Amino acid sequence: MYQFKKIEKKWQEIWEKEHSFEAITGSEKPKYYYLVEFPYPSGAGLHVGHVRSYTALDAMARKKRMMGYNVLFPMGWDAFGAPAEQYAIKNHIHPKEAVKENIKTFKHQIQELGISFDWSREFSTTDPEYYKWTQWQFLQFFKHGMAYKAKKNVNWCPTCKSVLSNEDASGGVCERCGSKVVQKEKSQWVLRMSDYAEQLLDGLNDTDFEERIKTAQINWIGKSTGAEVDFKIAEVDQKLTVFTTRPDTLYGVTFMVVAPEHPILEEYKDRISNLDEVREYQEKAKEKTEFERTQLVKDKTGVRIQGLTAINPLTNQNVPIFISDYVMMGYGTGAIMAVPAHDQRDYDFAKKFDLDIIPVIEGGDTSKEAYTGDGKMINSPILDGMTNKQDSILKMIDYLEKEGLGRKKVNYRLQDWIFTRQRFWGEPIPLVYCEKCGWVAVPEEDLPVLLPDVTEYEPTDNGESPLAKIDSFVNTTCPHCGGKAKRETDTMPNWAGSSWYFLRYMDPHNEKEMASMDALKYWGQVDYYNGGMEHATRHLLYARFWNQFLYNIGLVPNKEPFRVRVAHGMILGEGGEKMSKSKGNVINPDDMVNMYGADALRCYEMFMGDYEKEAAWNEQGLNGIYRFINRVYRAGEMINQEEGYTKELEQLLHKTIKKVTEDIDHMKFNTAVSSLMILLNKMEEIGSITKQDFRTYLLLFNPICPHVTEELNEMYGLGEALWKSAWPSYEEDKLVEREKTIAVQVNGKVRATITISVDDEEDVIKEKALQEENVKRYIEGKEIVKTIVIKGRIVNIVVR
RNA sequence: GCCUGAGUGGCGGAAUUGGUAGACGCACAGGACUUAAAAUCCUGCGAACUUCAAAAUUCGUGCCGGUUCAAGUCCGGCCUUAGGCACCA
Repeated sequence: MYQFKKIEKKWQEIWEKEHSFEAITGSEKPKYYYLVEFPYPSGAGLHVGHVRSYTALDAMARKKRMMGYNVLFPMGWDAFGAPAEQYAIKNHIHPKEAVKENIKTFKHQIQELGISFDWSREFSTTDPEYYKWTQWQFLQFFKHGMAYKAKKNVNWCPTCKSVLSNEDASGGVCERCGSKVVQKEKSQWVLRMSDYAEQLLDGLNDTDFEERIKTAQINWIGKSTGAEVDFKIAEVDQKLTVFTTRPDTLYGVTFMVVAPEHPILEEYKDRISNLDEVREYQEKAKEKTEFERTQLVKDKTGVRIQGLTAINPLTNQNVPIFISDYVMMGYGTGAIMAVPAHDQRDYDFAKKFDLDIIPVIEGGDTSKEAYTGDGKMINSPILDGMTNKQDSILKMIDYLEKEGLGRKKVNYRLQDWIFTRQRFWGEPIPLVYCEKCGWVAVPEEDLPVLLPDVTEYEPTDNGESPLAKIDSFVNTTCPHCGGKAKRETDTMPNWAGSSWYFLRYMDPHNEKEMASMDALKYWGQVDYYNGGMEHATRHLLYARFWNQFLYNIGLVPNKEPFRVRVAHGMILGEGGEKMSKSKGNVINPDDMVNMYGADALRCYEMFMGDYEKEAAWNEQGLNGIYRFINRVYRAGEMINQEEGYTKELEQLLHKTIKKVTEDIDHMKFNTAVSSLMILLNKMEEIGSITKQDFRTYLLLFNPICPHVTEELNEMYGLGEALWKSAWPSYEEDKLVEREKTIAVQVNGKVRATITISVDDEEDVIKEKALQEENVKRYIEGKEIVKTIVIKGRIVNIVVR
């Protein structure tokens, strides 16, 4: 059994002392930027899931360095946010103290794993030197009209007592605590992310993200193409505009529906004869949570608005207007034209309220259900007889535009980013409110706006940030007129700091700028970015938006910040369930490092399965890897005095170099490890190896198992330290097997195997095949129709 | 409902992209070493069916069909499952 504790500590100290993994900005070497999502340093400490992704990227980074690249592989801390705050509230210490402690623990745990992070670039989002620039960038949004204060219905979590963004309130529940989110009207700072919908969608074409990640983003942005159509209102001089993806069905409109919050109701309340009924419905709708409104209500409800009637712009016929909560104010125009013959929801509503159903597309039986398929247009003068849906839509839009009745319109599900939180532990928003001048930016030289040292961090019930209670923080002077002013007391969401941290790594100690243009240009895009699937629609979208904005105002050189984005699979507990404290199946990486060593833990996590898929923990598997590493350790005893590669091993060595080289690049770590196992099996079978055999073996294994390989290299005096050495190369012509065993099939079934030489011609191979006893048995008395010989692969004899 | 993936032994998973399915590892079984255990080493290990044995045969990659000399891999249609979106007009 090898002394992994001693060995691992020794090499970690050497790497630290020699600054082995520090990236050099401006180096002549080609650059490569690997990034893993920086962790939230929670009190629970490192998770085995962290180990998986850190090791994976570490292996890639170590290999890339050995291949001569100037590799940037940084690490930092995403430390603003509620957990640290809650911990602080409970234990009556300042969150920054709690964060300091947690970072210490995390860093220690990561260092014990021997991950080759460039620690010289470390920072935390909570460092004033860092959040100064987060604030500064917020001010760029503000100054470019990209941040606005709006009173709007926001997602409010009654448990966390804070506003949530749409991304944080997905499915109508609070991302953090799982409480039902309620709608609350509040004044909030909002970033105009929806302006970037098209750019965010389009930019995906310039990236190399995994398909599932692209899909998640595309779905979240939710582009749909259609038209806006203006319906006149008969009683007043006002139009009701709707968004539809099916303008081709305009002749089938028999009623309209507006959302309960639609402004038209307030505007013309005097004309609505059944206002009480309408009001009552509006109140009921408000009480329902978003969740109930979208998930539970299958039965349609609604109220006809008496006193307002719309006019179909094509037929000039009157159509009634309803309010119903199946129409959302937040999407489109908050009003729809209803075509019950060809839309299921409209159909359900029409049936319930006994409204006309006019089919405009042939097919189906519209007395039974809405027909949503394609067919010939009917009852539609300008479209009658057309059969192609796309053509009908285009023709209708064309007509509407010509007649001034509507226009082509693209709609997005993506909404603006609600950017304020009523929390203590976040970046203060660097704005002050002056009665005379309105909202004014804090001058750049006064940044950062520091979080005050106080003793109370509790969120308040009235939805105000705890900072609002601190007079010394709130009261200030207006930078513009010098009069009395009050600071904004809301803070930023913790997605703010993570929206640009990858830029700061390029120039982390810059006191004058967020990062210098030289450094930004040198490092360019993040070449390879790894993170969890849970961030595919939040962090990843925010960071892309943020970077695209910075690009548009000339602060960064690349429009897309990340080239490749991959997501690791989750590590599940031994039973295949998600690890959780309550299930008691949490594996602590420290325990594993103590029992088996960091090298074994790393190697096991690389071997346990497909990197992108989830994998269940299995300690026996880890023990198996531990045995394997011990065998590698003992392999040194087989070293002989011969020079070069052992003849018998040469081909397999070249093959393994190729395999490991390619597999690490493609994140197929499991097969990389297995090919090293195969090579070791062969070495043991031969029982004797050269120094060069072993040196190559150690070089190949080093990215995954850095400590023990480095130790063995030194112990047997095989050469320069591995981390300073070049990655081994293979020769194509050494890969060719001179002798090979191939299968012989008769009518597609394997009947024998033959050993052939690379030089054998087709007829020689054929002859060999025909001589096999078992082959003879199957072709005897039959006619050979065809013989297929694929050189070096297979022989197939077709008989009849 | 729409959009992505994925289904292979007892288990985790391989398969040069159409060419011997099950590499490698775990588990299990038998053996060696040991007073014994651990550790280590050797052998076997998809199913069925023959056989004293060796060897062979048949079936087998979610299901049904197709293309091909040849299909885990390609095509068509389903089923299951994971993730994303969803009264989104």
